[in-house]
Amino acid sequence: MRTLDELERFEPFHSLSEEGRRLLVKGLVRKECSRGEVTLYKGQPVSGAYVVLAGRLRVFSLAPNGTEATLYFIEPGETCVLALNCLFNDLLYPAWVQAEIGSTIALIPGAVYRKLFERETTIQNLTVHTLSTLVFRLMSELELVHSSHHRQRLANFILMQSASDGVLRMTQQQLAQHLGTTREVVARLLSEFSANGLVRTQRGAVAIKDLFGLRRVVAPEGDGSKE
Amino acid sequence: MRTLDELERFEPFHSLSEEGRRLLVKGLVRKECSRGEVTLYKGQPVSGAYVVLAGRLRVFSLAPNGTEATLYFIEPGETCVLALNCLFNDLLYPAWVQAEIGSTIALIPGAVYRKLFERETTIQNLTVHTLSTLVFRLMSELELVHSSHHRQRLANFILMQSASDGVLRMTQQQLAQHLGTTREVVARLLSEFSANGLVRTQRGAVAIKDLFGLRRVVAPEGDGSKE
DNA sequence: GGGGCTATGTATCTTTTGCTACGGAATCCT
DNA sequence: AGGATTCCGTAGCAAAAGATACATAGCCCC
Repeated sequence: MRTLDELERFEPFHSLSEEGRRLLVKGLVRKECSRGEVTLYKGQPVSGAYVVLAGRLRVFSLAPNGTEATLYFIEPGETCVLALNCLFNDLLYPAWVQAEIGSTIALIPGAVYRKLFERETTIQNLTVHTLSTLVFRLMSELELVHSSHHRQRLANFILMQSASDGVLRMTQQQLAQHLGTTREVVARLLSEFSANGLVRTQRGAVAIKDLFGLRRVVAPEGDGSKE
Repeated sequence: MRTLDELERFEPFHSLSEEGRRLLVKGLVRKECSRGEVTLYKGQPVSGAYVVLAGRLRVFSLAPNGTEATLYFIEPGETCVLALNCLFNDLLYPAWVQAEIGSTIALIPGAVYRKLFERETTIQNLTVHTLSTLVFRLMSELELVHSSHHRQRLANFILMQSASDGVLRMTQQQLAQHLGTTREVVARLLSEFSANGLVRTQRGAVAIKDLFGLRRVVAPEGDGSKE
């Protein structure tokens, strides 16, 4: 079964017991998502654990007024913890998930995952670790949102998400969605950055020109952190 | 040992195996915190799992500019998940914890907790459940922050946190800290609410006068949620 | 009952956002 | 090439939020 092979390329599923493996084979479902497809809706009951095999998923919240805000991304090898979360607490899924690019997902049905969790140490660790990581991401995000203006958050986002060549390939519209604001604000800030020689904007991308300058925008002079 | 007795009043620790119990007895530490005392600092290495026996802890983030923002509270019987989190990932504690009122805490050393986690199903479930709950709280909080103005968040906070008599006993300064803003903004909004007959303000407290009116502030007319 | 302290009610000014609108540039498709 | 589409830059206005300042009211304690 191909899906299982792909799944086993990732650490935790590599070292399952024979029994666990058999359990897994039975229930595994493969799912293909095309670019832009919405995979999970808010309020949808969750049927299992999602492991991304290829592509990239974006988890975002959607406010009544239509503003989106990206909570985080799920890269290949990672599992959608929110789904896990719901699984263990019988909750409805609390956000939206969209495939950023064409993606392949392995779906492990809830019952199977629970059994695996009971028996396999590696799955226990995976679960706790994944949840913890999410908690951490959310905490930092929350702290960022509380403590900084869009200017700082944008600078930070560019720094964190740009590719190794210092270019962030996203439209301003997308940037705005990630920050939970509007395109105009992003454009205004970017042109300000640009005027200060921090970045260069192109169609569909932003290139970092002054790394340390951008850093200074994120954390102005020395960052006290101590009262 | 008194601390153990108190700890066992709470569900998950009630149904430990004999072996687990013995393990627990050995390492358990009791900690008393007086009102306002800061229990955990950001960046502090975490030595174990914290279970609140009595009182109430407040977990908050502190921005470089001095703005606080409450992330959530920990009530008796709950454990500080962030600490758990750090425990399993060897991370530094990512926020501050302060005792809101005099509080008693049971500290289970990291090594002991890890062993318990390996062996006791109830502890596994507790851990996952606690983490999940936290994820959920953080998600909702994040969504709130993104989607609403201080006016709505304040109204919501009053509704959620007020006692059963409809009175929220907090100073405006504290309210401001919880929302991550300043006292003046809170005062301005409260006086607006007050002018509209939604609440009555007293020294150190806010009383709800018009429940449904306040609700309407939180979610203006019917809340679409569907595009 | 009065001093000292803390909390509240306002007022003003500035900065930041959100919203609407429009013109021009880059890209895609046929 | 040429037309449609998508994306970017900019401007201007209104609402919201932050900062500073000061007067007043309630509370505790002596």
